Amino acid sequence: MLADKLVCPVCGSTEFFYDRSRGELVCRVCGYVIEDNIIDDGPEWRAFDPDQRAKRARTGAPMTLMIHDKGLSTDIDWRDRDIHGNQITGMYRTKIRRLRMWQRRMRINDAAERNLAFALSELDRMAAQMRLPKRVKEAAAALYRKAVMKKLIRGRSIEGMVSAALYAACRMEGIPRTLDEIARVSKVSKKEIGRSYRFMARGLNLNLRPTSPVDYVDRFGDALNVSAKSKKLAKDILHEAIGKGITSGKGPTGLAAAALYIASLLNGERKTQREVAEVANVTEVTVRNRYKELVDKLNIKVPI
DNA sequence: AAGACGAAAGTGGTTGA
DNA sequence: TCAACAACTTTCGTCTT
Repeated sequence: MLADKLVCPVCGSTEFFYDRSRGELVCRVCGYVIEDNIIDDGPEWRAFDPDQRAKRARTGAPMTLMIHDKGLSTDIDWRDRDIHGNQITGMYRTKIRRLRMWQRRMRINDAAERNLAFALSELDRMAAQMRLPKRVKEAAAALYRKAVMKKLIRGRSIEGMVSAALYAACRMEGIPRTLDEIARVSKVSKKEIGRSYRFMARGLNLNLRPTSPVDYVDRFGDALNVSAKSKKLAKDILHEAIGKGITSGKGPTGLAAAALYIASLLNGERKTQREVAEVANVTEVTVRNRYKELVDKLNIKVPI
């Protein structure tokens, strides 16, 4: 396994565990996050014997996606004639008509199933690429199914709605990703995802609280390699700031970044504004502005 | 040479008439 | 639908270490 070969750069331990809730590989001894963003490029199925492998592997010549049923269905002609062009009559004609009706029904059913299958495979792909834990993926799938049942998908792109479901699910599970992060693995734009998300949130009555900057501290902190102590400190700073109401309207990522920056200074683990800004995907200027505000309003004395 | 700081102008999204 | 608006970005010059 992958995990055996790794050595923790902080404490030298070779013991790691996979933190499913965050989708990260974490050192058992010191909590260092060893690798972020490993892309899961394996199959999503498992095979226990060659027979199953043969059945489950789906590689091979592509089926055309242009025909809605991938060109695999049989067509029943609408004319009541046989292959010689002779008129079909009587009981046989009724039978043919009945067959035709059933076939039409099945195709409609198939179409719905196929949309769902496509949506879920897309969801799988994105979740794997972002290394999101299973429970997030499942929450997203549940949201998508609900949206289908409420007929919210019709008239919008499946991609957009899947991305929206994933975005919502991340927030619901307390490990928010930004729209930018979702857009990076999605086939649709950030704007479209945002629109779909609002539409879905309204349609399904999801009332999600605005994302708290605190939820970003662990992830950004790990990316920055700051101690657990600093992450805790950053969270405390944020809680105090939230309590004083100086965070409203401000971007949560910028706030989390600034709090981490301050914490790194206070604990002598100095990070540059640039580094912090980078992991939070904001500019130095934003980090600086938030940092100024926090330091001023909370009377924090930072070391020179 | 690199980081921190701040001013000024530009951008995209929300809000309220 | 439009304009005002706040947050954030981009850019750039200056100061500090």
